[in-house]
Amino acid sequence: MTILRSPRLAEPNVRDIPDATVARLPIYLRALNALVEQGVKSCASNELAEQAGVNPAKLRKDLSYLGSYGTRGVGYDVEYLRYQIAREMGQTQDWDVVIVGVGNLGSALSAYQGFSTRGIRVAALVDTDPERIGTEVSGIVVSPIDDLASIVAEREISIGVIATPGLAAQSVADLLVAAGITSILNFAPAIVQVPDGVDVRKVDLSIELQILAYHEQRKASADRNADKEVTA
Amino acid sequence: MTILRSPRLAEPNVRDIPDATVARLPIYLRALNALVEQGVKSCASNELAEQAGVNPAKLRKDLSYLGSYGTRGVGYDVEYLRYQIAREMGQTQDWDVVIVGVGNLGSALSAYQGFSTRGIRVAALVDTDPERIGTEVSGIVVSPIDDLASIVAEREISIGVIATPGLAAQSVADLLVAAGITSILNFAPAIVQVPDGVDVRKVDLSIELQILAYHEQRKASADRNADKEVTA
DNA sequence: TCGATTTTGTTAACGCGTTCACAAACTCTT
DNA sequence: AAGAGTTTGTGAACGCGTTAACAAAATCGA
Repeated sequence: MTILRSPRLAEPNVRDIPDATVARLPIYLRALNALVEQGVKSCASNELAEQAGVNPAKLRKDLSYLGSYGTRGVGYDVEYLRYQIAREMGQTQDWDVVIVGVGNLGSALSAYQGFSTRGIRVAALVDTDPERIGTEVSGIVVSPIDDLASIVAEREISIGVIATPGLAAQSVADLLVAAGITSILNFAPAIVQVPDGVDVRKVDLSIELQILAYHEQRKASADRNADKEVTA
Repeated sequence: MTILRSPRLAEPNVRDIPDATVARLPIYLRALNALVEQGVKSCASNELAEQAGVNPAKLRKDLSYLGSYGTRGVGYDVEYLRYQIAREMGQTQDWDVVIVGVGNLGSALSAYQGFSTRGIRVAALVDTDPERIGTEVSGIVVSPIDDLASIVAEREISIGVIATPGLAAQSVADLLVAAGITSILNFAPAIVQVPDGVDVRKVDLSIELQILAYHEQRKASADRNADKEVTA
């Protein structure tokens, strides 16, 4: 007989929102922020959906997982809806992140303006290169990787970003997990293995371009076939 | 009566590969490259799947869309399979890309080492800022955005990367499309609208972190509930 | 040569996500 | 007050992607 974890209780407060919806909520949030800046008070699902680049039905279904925050026949109160989504996404607080690897990409990330307005704060930079340690990047002093655990503990950081070469990725992930990090955003071109309970998301720049190249190739061969057809 | 496009012919050469599979093929390719470098000649779906971080059944199903390149009871010939995937992905040729926006992110992208080995070549850099135009970044001279159309035409570029602030994204996308670009990778925090026939993929750095923050928040509230349960 | 073993390729079931379509609920006009 | 017009929220159908399970096909040893 094995010891089982206590079964998850029914938790009415913590609704289960589909992953696909969670991935779109920040897009809606951005659109709503734009509307607030434009002074728009109210807004229908059609308009918001167009701004976000999604089907109106999808938008409404997504929002329905959060609750019933619209008014039939009217639409959504922009400010109110924005607050509800922000709350659901945990943006009522700021989230500190630590970036490991202060090369070109790490530097670009630490300088990225878009984070601050979305509840993300780059709290620490870490590297192994003695040349970089102690230098200041975007107003933050680069710390040695040996200090990772103490930095994470002291500043209560739970999110780490891997911006190193692919070869270093797994060992960096291990260090992050050991330091107490439970969410990792991995920019390195490598798959990292982590224990249960740790989330990993992967952004791979060259893979995105390779996918586009694949579709380009298909377009090109489709054109060739169309030519053949016309010529025939 | 409307004029319809000629219906797509049955094209046995151009099999229809699911999007989800296309997105994973580059991962397999990377794993296979690593195996080749290690001198591994043959490899079973289990091992390859583990390297790629996917279910073995999923790997085999993905590969089955390309054809039947394995040997039952044996596994896959690493070199041969690598070639087949590379061919399918269009990596037998190099794809030139133009990057618009040479800020922190654009510079990081143009310096990115991972592209060249994956059939991607950064062929041109473009910006609007007079301060940047004419300067050299990663060995490439930054051109004014007015030259975009001629650069794209002359070098037969079909893929463009948007690495500008969000506000400029739509107008840059319009310029790219006007210049003849048919695939766009958009790093700007904005949804861009493009005509049919143009592919757009979006990479949003802060959205990825917001998704992680959401899951962190849920972990935290789950912990609180667990505490309550124990205390009760 | 034949049976045991391994591993692929594929079919079928399942689950998640998307989309349609419509009832419910609100506003506005008369 | 009632009907016409809007727009949300959601049930149900559909399609895509994932996974399990197994037959087919190869190797290996006796």
